Amino acid sequence: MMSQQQEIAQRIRELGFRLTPQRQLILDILSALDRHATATEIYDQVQSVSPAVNRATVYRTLNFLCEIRVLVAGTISGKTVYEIADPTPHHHLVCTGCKHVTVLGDHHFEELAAHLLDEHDFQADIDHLTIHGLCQPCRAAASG
Amino acid sequence: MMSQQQEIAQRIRELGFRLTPQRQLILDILSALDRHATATEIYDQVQSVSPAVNRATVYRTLNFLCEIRVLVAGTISGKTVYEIADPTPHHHLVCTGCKHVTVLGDHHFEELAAHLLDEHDFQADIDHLTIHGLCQPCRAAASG
DNA sequence: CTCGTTATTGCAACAATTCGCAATAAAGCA
DNA sequence: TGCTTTATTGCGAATTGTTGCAATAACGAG
Repeated sequence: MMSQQQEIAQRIRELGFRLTPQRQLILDILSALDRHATATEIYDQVQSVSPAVNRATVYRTLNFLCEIRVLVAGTISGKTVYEIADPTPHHHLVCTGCKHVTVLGDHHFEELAAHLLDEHDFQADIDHLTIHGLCQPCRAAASG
Repeated sequence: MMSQQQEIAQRIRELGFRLTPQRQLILDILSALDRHATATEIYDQVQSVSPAVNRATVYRTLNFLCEIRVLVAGTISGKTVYEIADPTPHHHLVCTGCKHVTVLGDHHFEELAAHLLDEHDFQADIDHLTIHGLCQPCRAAASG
């Protein structure tokens, strides 16, 4: 049984890339946070531990890790946020009222993906969708 | 019969906001373009017509018009793009291979929205979703 | 363990986006 | 038409995100 960190390290190397201390640090931070964070939040944490790490490196690392799907990026109230990709696909319902984020399983979306493939020959990459809307309490507050 | 521009003007005023020349100009540009554009593209066009308009104004206007749903924002290959909100909801399939954008009707998503409301008490705001994936030609190229 | 290849970093300049604040001007009203 | 209110703009500066390039260091080979 491998830790998540070890699996990620292996994935990076298998793809022919290098596991640098900077990349490890950013993964550690995101792992410890255990929630989504903005680039700036991550950069600040990096700074507090290793002030030598450059801002550009943080941005490049975040983009890199998204490309190889170690991280996923989403948009919550206009800001780009990053988190470690969960091995089991899931989605986020973001309430535009209270900003609360609900995690949602995948089954609703499999149907949709199947439709898109059948009818449009499009292989949708629905791993981590972020859907905005209003949760029940906020809906009640808005109409009340 | 009102023009789209007139409807938008009315909407802005009904909500208690003001219709300024800057806002009109940006709406005119987006309307003439008739496709999505980045903030920079829009700013450049604004400059060529009215060099006095400030860059900050363009950004603020774009955000403002999104908030009142006159515009919709999406992300295409990492860049934020804006376009005038179509009165009939539709969605975009963006191919991560060739970057081609397919416009899609709403019916696949109504079902999904219904599920989310029934089972999660969440009123999903699925007006303009951007779904990434691979189109048929790119899929063939990738596996071939 | 040492060496070579080359992916990755730091740097510094640049581009994009946001913010506070005083000046301006839309919209309603007399 | 002129006055009042206050949403909106322009400006300058700070913050955030990107890019080219030379220096560095990860990792496989010997």
